Amino acid sequence: MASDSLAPYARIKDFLKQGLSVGHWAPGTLMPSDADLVARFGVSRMTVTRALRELQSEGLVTRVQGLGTYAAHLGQVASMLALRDLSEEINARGNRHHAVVHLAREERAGPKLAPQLRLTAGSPVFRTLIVHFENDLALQCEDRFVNPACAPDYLATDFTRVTPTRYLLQVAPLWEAQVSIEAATPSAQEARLLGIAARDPCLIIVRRTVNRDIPITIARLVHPGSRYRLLDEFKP
Amino acid sequence: MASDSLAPYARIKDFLKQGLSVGHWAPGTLMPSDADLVARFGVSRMTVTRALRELQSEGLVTRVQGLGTYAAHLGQVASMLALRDLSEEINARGNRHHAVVHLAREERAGPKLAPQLRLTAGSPVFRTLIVHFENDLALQCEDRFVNPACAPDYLATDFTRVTPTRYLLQVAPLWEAQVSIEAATPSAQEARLLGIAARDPCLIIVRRTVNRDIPITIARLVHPGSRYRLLDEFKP
DNA sequence: CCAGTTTACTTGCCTATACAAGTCTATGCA
DNA sequence: TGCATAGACTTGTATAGGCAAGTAAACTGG
Repeated sequence: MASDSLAPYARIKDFLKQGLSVGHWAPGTLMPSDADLVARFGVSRMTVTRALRELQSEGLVTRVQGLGTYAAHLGQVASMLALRDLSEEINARGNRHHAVVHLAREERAGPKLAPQLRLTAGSPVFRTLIVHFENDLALQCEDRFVNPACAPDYLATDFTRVTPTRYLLQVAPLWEAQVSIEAATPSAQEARLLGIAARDPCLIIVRRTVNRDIPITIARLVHPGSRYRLLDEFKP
Repeated sequence: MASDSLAPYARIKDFLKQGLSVGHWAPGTLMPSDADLVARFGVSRMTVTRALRELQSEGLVTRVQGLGTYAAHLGQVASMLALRDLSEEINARGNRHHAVVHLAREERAGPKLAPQLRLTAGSPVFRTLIVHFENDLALQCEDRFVNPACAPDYLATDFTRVTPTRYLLQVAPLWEAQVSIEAATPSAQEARLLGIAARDPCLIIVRRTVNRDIPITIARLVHPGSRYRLLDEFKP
């Protein structure tokens, strides 16, 4: 068995995962306690604790102080999808990325945009409109608004060399995001910039990024449906 | 400060997260070693180890044996998206879900489908074609193939009461999935079942689920773009 | 000068023990 | 009966030390 060569904590994880996958412990059922596993595997409790804490962070078990360890109800977290920076994705495929900047200027926040960036209407905001290409094929039209307070030098950046995402990661490397993914037809301008028909379906991602309750940026990323798809794998 | 009341391992995590968020350690930079943090916080090494291991599992740092702890390149793990079971999603919104089963039968695997389920062409497979409604509005057309070996009783299930996803979670609670999300036009049949025009853009999710290298199911989930969008939040 | 070895530093993993805190049950007293 | 308490169990967290294994730089002998 391969499990012989694994570290003890990993063997315990395997044992429990295996039992969960064959339905040995039904969701919500009480699982072996720390003490049980200590006796069964002949290891110290810290080792058992580590295995169980990792299973907990993976969402496979629930631990309640004073009660015990329970098999988690799966199905809540069905699958996870990673959204990567487009230029990195293109480079990872071994293809060439380049960007065309159609707009990079300061504008006044309209009444719809301002509250989303927690600004007052009429405040200055930075806006960029950039089309990204993979081997000369338009792959993404990126319409982005940026809170000037978070990135004063935003407009001075050369976006043909650094993507806005990458630049903003440097300015504010830690954040949380609200993401929306939908299928729709592009606007007339987007269709023109991407070189597609007005009724071609597009994958549209709207991402709003926040750092410690301060909105950083709102981006609308439009991808031609025929040229782009999101791919990912998920392992529990 | 709130950090006074936190457990030591959590205070160390906070300290490092804070430093990362203000750019104290640029991505790829060497961060304090275990010994540094032990001295700085006056705690035992296990406590430091725990803090750093959790940051590592959150993707914020990279640890290399013999070298040290490095600030992670955050562009890689940009965002995560949870895909939930549709009926749960609808119920969570306080709306009514119902399903219409258009097909539930055994078929022969074609030459394209068979290898994806790791079956030989001509083997029997289960197929269901179900349309899901939210308050009588068609929201998803679910075309699903199931490996009979994993769920022999699949076709006997009442899919107006239990969604296939939920049923399959009970049969095989642990799995990994490959997901593809794209925007495209529906097939003629899908357009008819969903009650939309043939050229309406749709959000199409194809999910292939595997349990220990045994393929369980392949599902094509077609959503009218005007009625459905994926939403999620992500915190690093 | 070059190649091999030692040394210092790093993370990875473990043991054994300890105390705190939450939950339930059984016990004993009014 | 009713209520408070004590005990047995659980997980949460911490300490102090140890050995293994990987890396890189300094130090050797040829």
